[in-house]
Amino acid sequence: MENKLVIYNTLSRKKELFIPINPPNVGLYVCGPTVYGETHLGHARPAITFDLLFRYLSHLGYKIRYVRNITDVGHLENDADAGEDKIAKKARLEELEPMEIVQYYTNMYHDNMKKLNVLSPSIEPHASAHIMEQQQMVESIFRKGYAYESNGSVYFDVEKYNKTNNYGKLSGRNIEDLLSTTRELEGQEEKKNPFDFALWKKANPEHIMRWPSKWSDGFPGWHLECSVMSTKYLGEEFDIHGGGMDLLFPHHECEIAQTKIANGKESVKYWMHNNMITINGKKMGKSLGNAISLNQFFTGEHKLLEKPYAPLTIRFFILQAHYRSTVDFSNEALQAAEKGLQRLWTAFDSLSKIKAGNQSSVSISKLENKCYEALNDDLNSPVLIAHLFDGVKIINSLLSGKEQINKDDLNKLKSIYKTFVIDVLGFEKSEISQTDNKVYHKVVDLLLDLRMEAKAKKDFQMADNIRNKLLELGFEIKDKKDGYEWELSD
RNA sequence: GGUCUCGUGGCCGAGUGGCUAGGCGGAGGUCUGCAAAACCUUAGACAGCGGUUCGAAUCCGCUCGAGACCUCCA
Repeated sequence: MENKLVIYNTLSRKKELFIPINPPNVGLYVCGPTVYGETHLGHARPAITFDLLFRYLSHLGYKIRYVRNITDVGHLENDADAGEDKIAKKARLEELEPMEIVQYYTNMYHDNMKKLNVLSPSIEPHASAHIMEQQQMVESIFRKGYAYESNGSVYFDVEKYNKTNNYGKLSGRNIEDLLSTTRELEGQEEKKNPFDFALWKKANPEHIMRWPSKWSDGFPGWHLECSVMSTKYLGEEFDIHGGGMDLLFPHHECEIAQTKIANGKESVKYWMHNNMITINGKKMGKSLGNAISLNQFFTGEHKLLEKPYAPLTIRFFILQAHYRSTVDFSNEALQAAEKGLQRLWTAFDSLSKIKAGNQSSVSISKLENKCYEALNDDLNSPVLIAHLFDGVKIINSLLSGKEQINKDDLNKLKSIYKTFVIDVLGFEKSEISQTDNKVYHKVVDLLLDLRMEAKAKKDFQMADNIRNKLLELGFEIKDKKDGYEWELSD
């Protein structure tokens, strides 16, 4: 299991060689969605980033347990909604059961992820199903003297923790700065210090999502679920914890602190954070009101979208940027991604038409090495894709006979494209639209056969007539040397 | 205000001391009844000003600009 995979560890702010704690096993935990709203483009970023990691580690031969949670409790609102659970709020507005909302948006998330060809994690735990374990962790922290109760809520004593530990080491903060920069929020008077965070929160009377506990009827603190569920499913020490950069502080910082106290040791070896997707240079986010949902991308029904975009176009668009860079949404960029992916696919299909000769005038192993080097360098998918485009040039040269390739090299070339394009990058073309209705396909073929006959008879009026009518209906007709290809465009 | 990140050609986006990134778009061409598609070739860049260096887009300083976190967030 030798590899040279290097990943950027937020904790050290450096790229580090990836060495699993218990090879060949790898424990991976990623912060999943809060299921109280439509899945939007921002959710696709971590899902796709860590899908790439999951796929690549699998390809390298690791046995991965990938845990990605569903957040369906907790997460306080601020301002007027302080103390109210987000999900409960939405539920009351729409007069639905909270779990109905959870189910609805979880289903949507799953559906969208499947379309993006994001593999399911090994375990997808719900926070609401781990209330008991969360209470146990609160109790454990309490017993160790790092928590205090106040008015039915339990808070983590950051100041005490910081005496023997470094609170802020992940996000590069220190407690003095935090004192002067924490905003005034409701409920702060319950805390010893404004930077203390809730482990258990007493629920207001109108709060629907609540569980009994020795402290109060309430719900677990904002950050507890990830500590609890990662420990439960991956153990007290595991390899990689991922999530969006916006979760770095306070979420992951708090997670480190409470886990350290509860378990007595550091749990995460490598912290990985994906950057944000921006729109007009600003972060796309639900709370900012500028998020475009994935369903809107797929249907094109949004005022900022010029057309619908296929799920794999979105995937390609995201993977064409490095995960630690921001990526800026625009129609132009998305359409460029669409064309680029098409070029890659065309070449991929052409592979089957290449005939092997006795010798090779192209270096395939060089290409292969470059591909691995790119991924090994902190999952540099844009560079990998660039190399694959270099390979497209090679494929086309082979196709036109400008270059030659022997049998072994040809097999290697095919295997490279299968490995990287399909297995690792996950650009597997959906065959649904091609196979769902065979009769209708035959009808279109029939029409185009008639057109070919017309062309043969130089009846171009008839030929063009058929083509134009089909174009009007939304078909894309591509004439080939001996025949045609067609597809129903979006 | 505090902490941090970034500024690359028309657009997106890699690189990070000397060696072509790549994609889209543009221009030119091949193919074709025409068109589309496909393919080939090609021009074009490192925010500004100083400094270090034989050499800087890459290191340092300053200026300008943009953004993130500090509050739920992917």
